[in-house]
Amino acid sequence: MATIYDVARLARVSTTTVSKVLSNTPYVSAKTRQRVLDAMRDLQYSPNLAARGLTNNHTYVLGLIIPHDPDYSFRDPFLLEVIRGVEGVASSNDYNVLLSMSKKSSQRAAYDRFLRMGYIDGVITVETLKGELDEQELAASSIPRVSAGYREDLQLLNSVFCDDRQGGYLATKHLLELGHQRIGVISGPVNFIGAVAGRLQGTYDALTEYGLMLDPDLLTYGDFSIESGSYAAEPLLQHAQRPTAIFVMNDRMALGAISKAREVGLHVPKDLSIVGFDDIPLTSVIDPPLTTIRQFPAELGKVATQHLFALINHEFPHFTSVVLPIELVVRGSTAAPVYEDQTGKHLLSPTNS
Amino acid sequence: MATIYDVARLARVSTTTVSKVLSNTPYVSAKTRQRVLDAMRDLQYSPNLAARGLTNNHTYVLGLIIPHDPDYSFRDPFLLEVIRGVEGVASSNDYNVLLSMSKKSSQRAAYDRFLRMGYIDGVITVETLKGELDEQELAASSIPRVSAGYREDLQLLNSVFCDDRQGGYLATKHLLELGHQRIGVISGPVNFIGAVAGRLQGTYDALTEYGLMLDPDLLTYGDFSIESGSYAAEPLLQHAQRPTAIFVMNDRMALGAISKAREVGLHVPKDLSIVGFDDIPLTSVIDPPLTTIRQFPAELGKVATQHLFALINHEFPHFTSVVLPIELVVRGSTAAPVYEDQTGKHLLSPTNS
DNA sequence: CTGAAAGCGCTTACAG
DNA sequence: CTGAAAGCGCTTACAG
Repeated sequence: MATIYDVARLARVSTTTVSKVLSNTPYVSAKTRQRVLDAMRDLQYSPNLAARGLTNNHTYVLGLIIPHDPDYSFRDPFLLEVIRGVEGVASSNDYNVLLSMSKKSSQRAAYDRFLRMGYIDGVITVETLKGELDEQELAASSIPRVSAGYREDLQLLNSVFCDDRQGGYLATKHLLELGHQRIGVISGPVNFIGAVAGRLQGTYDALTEYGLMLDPDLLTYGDFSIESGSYAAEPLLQHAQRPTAIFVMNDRMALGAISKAREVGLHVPKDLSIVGFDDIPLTSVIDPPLTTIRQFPAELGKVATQHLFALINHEFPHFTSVVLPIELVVRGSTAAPVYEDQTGKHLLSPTNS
Repeated sequence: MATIYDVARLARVSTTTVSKVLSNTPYVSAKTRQRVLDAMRDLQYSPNLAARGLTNNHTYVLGLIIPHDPDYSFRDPFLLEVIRGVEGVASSNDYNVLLSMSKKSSQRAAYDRFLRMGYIDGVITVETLKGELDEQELAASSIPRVSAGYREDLQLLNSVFCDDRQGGYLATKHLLELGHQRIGVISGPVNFIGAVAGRLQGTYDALTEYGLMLDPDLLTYGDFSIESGSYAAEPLLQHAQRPTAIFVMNDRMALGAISKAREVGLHVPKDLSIVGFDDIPLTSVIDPPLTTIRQFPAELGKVATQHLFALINHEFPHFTSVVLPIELVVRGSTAAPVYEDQTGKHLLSPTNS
C-alpha cells in the first residue's frame, strides 16, 4: 500500500507538501498541486488513518453505543433506522462509525476500550432503559457526546429526542375528538427512558382540555412486548365500566391489546378504539391497520449526528437539546364510540343513554 | 490520557517491558509484571489503538459493509440481527466493528476509504442484490472477507448462508403433506442474491418427490415488498384453476398475498394456505399467524464473524462456505385443502370429486 | 529476564 | 511557495 513517501518521491516534492495538498492548504502552487494529485492517483494513495490519528489526535471515527437487549427487540426496526441516520451523516462527513452494542455490566472491558483508547472523536448513545449505560465512564472520558432518544434535563446532556408529550397529546385528543370519554392507557415501564412520562403528560393535558380526568383504574403497565400489551389490556377490558378507547404507548403492545380484545369478543374499532405509538412496519397492513403516532428514527440518528459534529467543531455551547416532531397517523383501529344501553341497543352517544 | 511511558515510569521499567506484559509474553518476572499491572491500574491506562495499529499493521477493527437500500427495508429486522451477531463475536474477541452502509455508486469515496486505509483487518459483507458491492475493489484490497447470506460458488468466495434449498423444500413439502396438489409460488426478484434460485429448486424437488410439476402459470414474481406480494398474488387467485396453496418467498410478500386473498373473499387458511419465509417479528401475532420458514440471522452474523477470525488467523484455507440450517414453523396460515364441486358442496379431498 | 533504539505513516511548527 | 525534522504512542528485533 502506497505511503505518503511514495507519493512525495513520485511527485518530486517533500512529504510536507503532499500533506498540504491533502489538507487543501492554499499555499501550494497549482503546478505542484497537480503533480501531487497525479501521483496520488497513479499510486492509488489513500492516507493511513491510524498514522493520521496518531499525530492529529483525532480519528475520523464516531462511536455509536447501543446497549441492545435482545429481550427488548421491540425497538429493532427503530434501531436500524437510527443507525442508518447516523451512518449517513457520518459518511458524508468522511467519518466512519464504530458500533458498540455491549451493555455496561456484561462487557465492561469492551466498553472501556471503546471509550478510552483515543479511538473515537465523539459518541452517540442510544438508551432505552435507565442504567444501561455507565454514565460516569462516559462523563469521565470527556468525549463529546449526544444522546439520541434520551431525555434527562437535570444532567444537562446533549440530546435529541422526539416530542413524546405532543405524541401523547395528539393520540388522546384524537380519541376525544371522536367522542370517546372513557379512555384507558397502557403505559410502558416506568424505568423506560424519557418517553413514558412525556407521553403520559400529553394524555393528561388532552384530557384536562376536555374537562376530563384519567381514571387510575384505567392506567396499566406493560414492558413494551406484545404479550405484555395483552396482559395489560385484560383489566381494562374486564372493568365494570370498560373504556371505549385505549392509548397504548407502543405499537407492539397495541397489537397485544388488539388480540386480547379479539379474544374477549370485542371488535376493533367498533367496540374499542386503539391508538399505538411508533408506526413500526407491518402495522399498516394488519387488520385493522393501526392508528398510531409516527416517530422518525432515521431523522433522530441524523440530527443527533449533526449535533455531534457541531459539538466536535465547537460550533455551539454544550448542553442543548433538540425536540423532533411526531405526527398522528389515522388508520383503521379508531372510530367513534358506540354506547349500548342495558337492552343491548346501540345508541349514538353517551349523552343519549 | 496515560501513555505507555507513564506506566513505564511509574513501574520503574522500560516501555519494552510494559509492552511485554501487555501482550502476555511469558519472559517477565512475576514481580515486575505485578508492578506494571499496578501502574496500569493506577493510571487507568489503556493502549492507544492508533499507535498500535501503526506498528502492528493490524487494527483490531472489522468492517461490516451493508449496502442498505431504504427501499428494500424488508430486511430490516433481519439486518439488525445480523449486526448483533457480528458485534457480539467481534467484541468478545476484543475487536470493534466499523459500519459502512454506503452503496457502491452513491458513496464511492466512503467505500474506498473504508477499504484502503489500512483501517480494518477484515470485512464482512451483507449483500442483498447483485451488483450492490464493488467486487473488484474488494478483491483488490486483499482484505480477508466473508460474505454473509450471499452465495456465488463460482467466485470461490468465503460465505455463510442459510439453506435456501432446504427451506423451499420444507415449505413445499409441508403443503404437499397437507394434501395440496395445486401449489403456486410467489418468487422474489431474479437478481436477488442466491436465495431465490435455491428456494425455487427446493420447491421443484419437493414437487418431484410427489410426482408433480410446477405449473408455469402459477409462478409469479414480486420484489419482496408487501405490495408486490399483493400484486403477484392476483393472477394466481384469478386463475381458472386457482391454487389451493402458495409458497411465498418472504413474509412481507406473504402478508400482501393474504390481504389480497381477503380482498377477493378467500379465507386463509380455509380457502387458501400460505407459507412465508424468514419468520420476521409480528407475523406470529397477526390473524392468521403465519406458517413460515425460520432463518437465524443473528447466527448468520455470528458464524460469519467466527469464520472471518479464522481467516485472519490463517486457521484454514480460503474459500470455504458454511450452510446454516433453517426450520419450518407451522402456524395458522396453512391447512388441508377443501375442494368444492360445482354445487358448492365441500368435499374432503380432490380424489372424492 | 530487561532495556535502548529504530521504525510504523502521518502532521505541524519552523525556517527559508 | 517549499522542505527538514521532530514527534504522536506503540512494538519488535537485537543486545545484554
